[in-house]
Amino acid sequence: MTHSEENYIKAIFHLGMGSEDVISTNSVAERMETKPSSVTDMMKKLSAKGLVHYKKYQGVSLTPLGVKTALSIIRKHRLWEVFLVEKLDFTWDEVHEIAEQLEHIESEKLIDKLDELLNFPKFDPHGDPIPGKNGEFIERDNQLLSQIPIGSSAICVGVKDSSAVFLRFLDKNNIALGNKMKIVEKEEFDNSLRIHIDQRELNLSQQIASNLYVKMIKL
Amino acid sequence: MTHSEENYIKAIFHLGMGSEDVISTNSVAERMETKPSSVTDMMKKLSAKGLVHYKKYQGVSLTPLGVKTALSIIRKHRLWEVFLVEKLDFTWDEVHEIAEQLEHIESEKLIDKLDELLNFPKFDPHGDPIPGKNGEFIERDNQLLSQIPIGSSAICVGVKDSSAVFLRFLDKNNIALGNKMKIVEKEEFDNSLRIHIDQRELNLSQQIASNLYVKMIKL
DNA sequence: TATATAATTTAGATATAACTAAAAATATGT
DNA sequence: ACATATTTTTAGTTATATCTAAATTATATA
Repeated sequence: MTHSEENYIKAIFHLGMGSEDVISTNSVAERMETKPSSVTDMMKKLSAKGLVHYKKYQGVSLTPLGVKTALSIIRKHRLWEVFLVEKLDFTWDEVHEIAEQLEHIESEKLIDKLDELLNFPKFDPHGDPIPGKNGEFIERDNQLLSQIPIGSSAICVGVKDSSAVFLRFLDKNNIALGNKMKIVEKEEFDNSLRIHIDQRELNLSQQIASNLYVKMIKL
Repeated sequence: MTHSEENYIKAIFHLGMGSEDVISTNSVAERMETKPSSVTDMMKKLSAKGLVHYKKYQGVSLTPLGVKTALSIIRKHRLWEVFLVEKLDFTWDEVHEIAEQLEHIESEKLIDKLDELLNFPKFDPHGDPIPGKNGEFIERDNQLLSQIPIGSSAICVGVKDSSAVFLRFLDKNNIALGNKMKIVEKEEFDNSLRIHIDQRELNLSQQIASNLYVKMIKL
């Protein structure tokens, strides 16, 4: 498989949120930053290889083989991200682009050894689950901070938006995965939240709160 | 730079043994396993980019910028090889092909951090020197075992041929970098050597002996 | 339901990196 | 020094991955 083919497979997987959902040509084009006509060409090729189901004007979906392929690429991407953070002291906002390159390295043994070196991590630095050799993975708690009732406590388990700007904002405010927080109050006017975290009071906009995955805890 | 361009630069560098020697189109084609006509095309491109000096029918040589580029790729290749052996327990005959892929990953920070993780190694698993950030490197002792006088002792510091077959042969015979050996006798008939290594007597053909770099030692 | 709008595909073009076959330049041998 | 052999280049072709512009199909609306 070429890098380009792998990137298309990954895009379709993410757009369908990991299922075999049907995805439109335009949405793939948008995500890949290419033109729809380029997508059409590629879909024909991927279809010929048995990685996607594709019928003209009807959109695409991954075949089981396509899903397996996507999971393998995502496994590589996320393991490399863990490596960069854990072994090379990169920050979580720096790893995506390098992992985008590293995910295309072909060697199953390399990935299995890396997995072992890192002690078989189940989540990447952004809290996203890392598929195992056979595609299995632990579902992350997918509740957003914005959906949690006032007064409850939660632990931060992931980010929905993993753009560098958002991640650096979190760093600046000392919000990291594993942090415990308590929702003190919700401002009716703009839906912002006042939370208690790390002995501090912090105000988070609705936009922030709806990009943080949390797991509710009892105190 | 594309992967292909990088591979050509590396090929020219190795054929010229690291200098700015003039290299023929055919020899590049042979090393790259492509046709001479493909080489001609690429030389025009590399020349336009200021990486090689190229005049029709006159062969190519690297410019100073070309040499710098080559050293940077070789630095990456060799650091990754050390990583694979030291951190992921690969054997020295397995690392070349994976490093061939990893050497094209673009991130200066990644390489510098890797260098640090590995404790700034000066030689790769085959005894080849690893250029530093600025292209500087320690010349390895380039005497071959076949050139050493009978009766002298030496330490194994590298391999000239780093093909998997040769490396596995050395493994089978417990010859590794760092091993001390003494040349007991040279057989006139076929120039094979009887050496004393690791409390054993071993017979090495002229071909083997002329692919092992050693450093002479006094006892 | 006819028509307009949006989405998608086709056709034809470009750039990269390879190839083959033929032409041109250089090198070699008698 | 000339003919031959070798090397190298040119010209034209192929495959990948992209693009633009035009044509086609689907959908949404009046």
